[in-house]
Amino acid sequence: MFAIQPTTLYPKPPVTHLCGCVAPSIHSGKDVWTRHNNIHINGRRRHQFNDASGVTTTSGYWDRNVDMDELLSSLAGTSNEAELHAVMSLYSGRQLSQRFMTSLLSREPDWRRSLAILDWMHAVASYRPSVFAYNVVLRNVLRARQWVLAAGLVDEMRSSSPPVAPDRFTYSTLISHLGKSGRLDEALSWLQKMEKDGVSGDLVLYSTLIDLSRKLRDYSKAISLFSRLRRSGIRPDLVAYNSMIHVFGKARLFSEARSLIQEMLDSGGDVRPDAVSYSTLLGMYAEDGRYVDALSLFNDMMSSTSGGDDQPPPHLDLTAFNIMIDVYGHLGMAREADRLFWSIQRRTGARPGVVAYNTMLRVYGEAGLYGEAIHLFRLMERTDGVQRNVVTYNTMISIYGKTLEHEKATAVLREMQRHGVRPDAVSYSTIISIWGKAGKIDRVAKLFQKLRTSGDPAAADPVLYRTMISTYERVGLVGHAKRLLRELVEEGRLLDDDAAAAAASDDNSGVPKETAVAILAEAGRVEEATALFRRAVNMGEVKDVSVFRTMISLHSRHGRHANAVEVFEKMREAGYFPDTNTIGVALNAYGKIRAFDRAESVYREMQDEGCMFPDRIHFQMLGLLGAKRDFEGVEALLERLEGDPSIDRKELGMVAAGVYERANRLDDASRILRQMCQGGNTMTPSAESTWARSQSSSSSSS
DNA sequence: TTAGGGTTAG
Repeated sequence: MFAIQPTTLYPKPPVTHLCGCVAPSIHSGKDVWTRHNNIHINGRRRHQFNDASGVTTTSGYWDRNVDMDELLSSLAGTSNEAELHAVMSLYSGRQLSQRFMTSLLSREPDWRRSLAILDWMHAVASYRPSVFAYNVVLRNVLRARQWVLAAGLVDEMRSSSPPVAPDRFTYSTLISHLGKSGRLDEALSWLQKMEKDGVSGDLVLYSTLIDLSRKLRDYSKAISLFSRLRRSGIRPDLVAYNSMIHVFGKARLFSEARSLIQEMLDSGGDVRPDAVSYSTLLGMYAEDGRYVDALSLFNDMMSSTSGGDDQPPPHLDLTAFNIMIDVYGHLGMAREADRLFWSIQRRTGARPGVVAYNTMLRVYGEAGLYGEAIHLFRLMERTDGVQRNVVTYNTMISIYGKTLEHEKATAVLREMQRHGVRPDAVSYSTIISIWGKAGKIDRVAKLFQKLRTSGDPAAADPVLYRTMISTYERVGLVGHAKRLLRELVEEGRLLDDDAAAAAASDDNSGVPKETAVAILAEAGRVEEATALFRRAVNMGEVKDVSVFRTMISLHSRHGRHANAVEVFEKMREAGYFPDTNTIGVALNAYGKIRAFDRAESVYREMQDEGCMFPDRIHFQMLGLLGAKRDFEGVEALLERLEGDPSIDRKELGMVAAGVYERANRLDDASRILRQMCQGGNTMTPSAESTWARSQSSSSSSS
């Protein structure tokens, strides 16, 4: 369906159409292609050339040499497909080699132009584009978020005869881009196609999927994938390890995370923890408030100064120091932070960057060392040549907030604008909260109104709204706060009716429905959030998976299980892939409304789509089958799960026994427990089941 | 020549 048909997709205009504007220059032996020497082939004199990367090429395939940079800039000057093809057709008589074309492709970042070059290779020069050529175009198309076109490209590769077999780069590129934009289900369906094509999932692909699950905050799936990777006999490399350190940290499995570093150290040398390994773990400790653990890890890092010289060890780098300045700050050890900051260059060999300055600034501010903060703020740009950014200014605004100098805070806001740094939602919410505390409510209202009418994207920020609402509430203007929420709903409605007009006039003042839903949900306005959410879904305006997630957990928290199920099914219809936590909440909701069959089909379908569940989802399904009193189903699932080596048998036995106990079938329960004892299971709990326990103890569901 | 990992501000 998406076969590239240049003649129909991009009709070529007459060349005269372009006269004088995009004529390519033809050089002989200049720039990219430098003349090397003369040789004879079949009795005819040819030139040999070295291209920029030193590859030797024989001429004669071109009647004259074409300067690739010139050609690229001619292409860059075109504005539509027709012009592109016209430029390319000027070269059509020139028999540019396949390699020249491929090289041209790899340097063209624009998706339309790279697609046109691919077409041109196909149709005009009759070259069969290589997998590499396709991969480069695919990358560009994906960067432009042209999902349908991307899928079409890969389908074309697979279906052309003979097929241009997509390789692991093709699939990794496709899957990682799809996943990054939250299209995990599409990503996983391509994973299945890949397996069908006999392209084996390799290390990079697994680590792409792991990191993707992490970005979607689905840590249990990432852990599942990691154990699947290990089961298939692939040894993780440094990047995969580091990704998993991040995942374990996010899942609050710190001993697992730390043991990965130990595993690398014990592995015999081929994979050694690097600066990223350590600073990932440091960062995870810091994020969870485990500052003492961070400190002890940092001491380990400092003491393992791997021998000799005055060279700093490679795992002590600027990022680690940045994190530790932050950690010292949180521990109230501003002096130590200060010492660390000023020792960065000596101990890491790197000059402190803007992040180090920003962090130090905040630490000074929190310690009440305002003089030092102001001094550093001046010093960084004037003396040390480190450009202030929006975080720098926001930190400084907040420091003046702490000193209750709202005029100075306002002055910093103006200063940043003068210096061409655009205030963002953080800047505004900081200044609003400062003005609010100073009683300058009229100023607050005026600024907020201005933001909303000017169409500043910062106006659509949920935290900014929350700040506004709590500012109004704090000074007793509860009516104003309520009005804000009401306007949010109404604005959502306005966007419905005037969507076309707003798009045309490019005036998108107002809050996207997604944001409005999130704000309403956060404010606990269940009815309004639900109504607005329904409209947003019907208009296809919900683009962010997290809104579905928010709504599902909102309903679940309020015991509205039918609504939770409704949202969950809409999410599936819209093609989004729920994370495993959401699946858990949904299965629970299905159980509450006794829709066991629907739960079962969700469970089955998601696995068919290639979803890896963590143990607790399987256990939940066992529980549902038990509640349905489908004991044949329980036994069948039990048998299947027993065959899965990644599932902890002991825990499975306990869960199954519990299911029978609750159904008052004590004979079956004791049978299971007996079988378990006979099995003599000595298995230690896996990371997955540890995670499952930590989740079930903190979750309110079931 | 094409795919994967770490830090700061409300």
